[in-house]
Amino acid sequence: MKYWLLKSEPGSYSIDDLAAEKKKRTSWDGVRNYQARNLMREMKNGDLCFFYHSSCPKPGIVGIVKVVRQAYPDHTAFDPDDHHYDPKSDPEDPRWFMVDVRIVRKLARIISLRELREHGTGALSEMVLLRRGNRLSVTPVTKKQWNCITSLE
DNA sequence: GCCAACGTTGGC
DNA sequence: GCCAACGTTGGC
Repeated sequence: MKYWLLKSEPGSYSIDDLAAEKKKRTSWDGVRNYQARNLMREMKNGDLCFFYHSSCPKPGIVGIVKVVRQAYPDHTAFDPDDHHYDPKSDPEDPRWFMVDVRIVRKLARIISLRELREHGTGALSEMVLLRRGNRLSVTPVTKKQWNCITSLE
């Protein structure tokens, strides 16, 4: 089993939005970056992901979600009315993919980006999220990093 | 709002 | 294949 981190802007979709879903799950659609797409295609059912709030007053990890459906074509790319429409994605040969995730739990408290950075010389020094200039919305997390972060809670 | 970092596009 | 221009991300 692998671990990941998924970014979302709480202004558009927050951990509370996910918790409020009837089935406690959602499709992780709208990813339009090749690196992030490739990582999403590596995700397997049962993999765990941190839910990260970005572009907000207090960026950080706010919850844990589980992959419940592995990568399948992102149909929002085929919809001209969708904000993430991509005319270059052909339904016969889809360019973009999404996974479905279910909430496992909200963390008792937010583990802020600042706090993660403060562990920069320890177990988290190699964390992809913390790399300079990183903008990927989907990043891998090692078991060691996962255990370190969950122990901070 | 600023701006650094990065990805994508498109002319050549 | 190079690279300048442009758009986006995301912390601050």
